[in-house]
Amino acid sequence: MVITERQTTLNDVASRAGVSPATVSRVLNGNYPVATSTRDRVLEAVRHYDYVLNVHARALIHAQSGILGVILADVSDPFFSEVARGVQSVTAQTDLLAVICNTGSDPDQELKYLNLLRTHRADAVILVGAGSEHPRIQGELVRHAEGLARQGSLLVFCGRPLPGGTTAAGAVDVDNHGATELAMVHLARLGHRRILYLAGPPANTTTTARLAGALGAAKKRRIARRDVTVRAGDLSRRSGQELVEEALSEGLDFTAVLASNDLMAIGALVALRRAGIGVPDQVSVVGIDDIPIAADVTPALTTVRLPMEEMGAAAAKLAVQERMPGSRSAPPVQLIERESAAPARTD
Amino acid sequence: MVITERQTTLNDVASRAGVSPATVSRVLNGNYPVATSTRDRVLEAVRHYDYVLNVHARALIHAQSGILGVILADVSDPFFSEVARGVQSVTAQTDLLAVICNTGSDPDQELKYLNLLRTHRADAVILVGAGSEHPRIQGELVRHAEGLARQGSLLVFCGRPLPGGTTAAGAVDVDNHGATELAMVHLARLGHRRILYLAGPPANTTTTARLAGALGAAKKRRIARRDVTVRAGDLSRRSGQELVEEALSEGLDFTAVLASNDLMAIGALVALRRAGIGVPDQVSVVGIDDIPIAADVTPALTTVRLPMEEMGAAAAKLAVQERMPGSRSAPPVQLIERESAAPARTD
DNA sequence: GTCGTCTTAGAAAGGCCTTTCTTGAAAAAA
DNA sequence: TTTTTTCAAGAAAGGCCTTTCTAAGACGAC
Repeated sequence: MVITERQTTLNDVASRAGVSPATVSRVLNGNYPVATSTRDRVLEAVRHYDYVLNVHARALIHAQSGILGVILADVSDPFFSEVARGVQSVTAQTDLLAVICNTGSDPDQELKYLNLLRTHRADAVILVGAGSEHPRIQGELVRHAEGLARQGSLLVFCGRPLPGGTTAAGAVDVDNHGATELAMVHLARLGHRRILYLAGPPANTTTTARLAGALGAAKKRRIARRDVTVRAGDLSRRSGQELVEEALSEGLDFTAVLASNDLMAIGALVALRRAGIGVPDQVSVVGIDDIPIAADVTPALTTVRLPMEEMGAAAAKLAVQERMPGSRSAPPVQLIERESAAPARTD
Repeated sequence: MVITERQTTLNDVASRAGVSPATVSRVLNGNYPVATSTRDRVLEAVRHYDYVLNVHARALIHAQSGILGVILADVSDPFFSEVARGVQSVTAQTDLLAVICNTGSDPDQELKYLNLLRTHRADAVILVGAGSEHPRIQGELVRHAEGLARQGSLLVFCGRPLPGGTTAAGAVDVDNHGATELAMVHLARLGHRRILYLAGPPANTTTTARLAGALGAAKKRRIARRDVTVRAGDLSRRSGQELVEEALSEGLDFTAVLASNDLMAIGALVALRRAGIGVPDQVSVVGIDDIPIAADVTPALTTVRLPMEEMGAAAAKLAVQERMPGSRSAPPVQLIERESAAPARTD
């Protein structure tokens, strides 16, 4: 182990092994014949210095960095962490380094990360989950998609629609609209007519799609628009709880809560329990996502399963294997009936 | 928007603006006076090409990449995602890109990522949570810590002890030993004498520390060693459930379950509920960590709070601000009494 | 009008690796 | 033995940016 002032370089290794830098490079990359004796001397020198290659020098030549960017709202939200897991299940088999970036749902932070990743010549970038519908943001996204394409990388939209006019990006679709539709139909079948819908933040692609699904299904099932109350939260457990507490304190009349994600549904469960309202005897609760914990709360949450891990894996495959604009559909959403929804009381 | 075959470079921008590359660099870095009219022309050209700087070329000069590596077992485990959030709360205020790498608890994967990050000339790397106690692995860790130090970066051990003989690394301590001690003392005070302890995987720093804490406290409280049954799981919810199901089917006699993390404790709750055993009336359950969901399961989980987010933030600060070997202690652990533990039945 | 001082910009080297093009030597073929 | 082929290794350019050193011009001061 030799301590040098500057970094150990390939040249250092070369001179210790008594060969040219080219030879060291070839040993390390293994794409060119090198005599065994030479190789051994080189490897000895590599070990001696504990030499590690400098990706930056290499990236300068190949214009590739081995980085796969994953931009999402918050790793600590199980929805996103499941997707991230799906991504990593694919990248773990490659030399790619998956870089997970938390935006905290801030579209500007999203753009900042996109720029940063572009700066790092990321081989691909996956944008997970909801996005802003603001035209400025969408425009910037298109710009970045094109920029990425120009540097031979791919931007993949996972679980959000492609901004209008993008041809340079990939997409993994998930049926947000169908998910809430399924949930609402289920509730309607159980006889619920007065529904509290817990929506996500406004001007957000997923919020819009899920709300439209819920409202569309309600209409089909002849539930009057005024009988479904829509309240907007921020998709956190706490916000679900607060929204329901508010509704309760206002004396709002509802027999079911349809939350646009499981975290808020779990918050709703907490609020109802605290208020002494039985679930599902008095009020039914349905979520969306089917995050792992949904099965373990009490009562176990009835929800609509989104194929989170599969979405992540599909996006990663699109990003790293195909490297081509195109789209894939994740497996269909699926109603998971557990204990939190039951027939409406008929009193 | 001009589509070029090769990437747009600083030279392209320079010639469009009619200046030298040096000037463009100076405009972009803003660390040298440039006349306003020149700057404007340069910025116009930058916008025209949608030019983004190449980090690799820059990293070649500065030997820094702006990357902070975070190596952890699994982002979808709330413990780790909370720590990750803590890290990102610090990096979000900088130009640093936090890179989260999932090892799936595989020590070799951990080393692989460490090497990869070294290759990328990461400015710092944080190793989160339990590590292998295997001497080979520990030795490799020391080697990487020194390698990182030599390239001006820092390796930080967050929530795991420094391998013996490391001087080139940072550390954020967390009191694993004290956590289980607290939990066990609590159980003992409630009168429990026959305890099922759900441990983590063997040969793992955290498993060892937590087990020692639990056993030490049991001894102090005069609980016979043979009255605490230790079963090893993999820290997943599912494994907690299975371990308790097994114990139950074997007719093991216990009045309390002490799980070495909350996820396993939640699994235990599920198993007990399925077996029709009342918690906490018949059996008490205590966890460790205090992950967010712990408050929302039924019964709400009594647990020992580990300052996860603070640990992440402390590690990030050590890594990016101080850039010096040294250690910090996270805030102390704390017993959170909720509903899953009650006095032992005296029958 | 000349000299000195700022201010602003350019030239060129340097940072680390890969790869194409060459070359030298050894092995195989004639 | 001579010629051709094969194998292994080196020389050097190139990739993109930063920064030191140098210089041109503008402006004030004397």
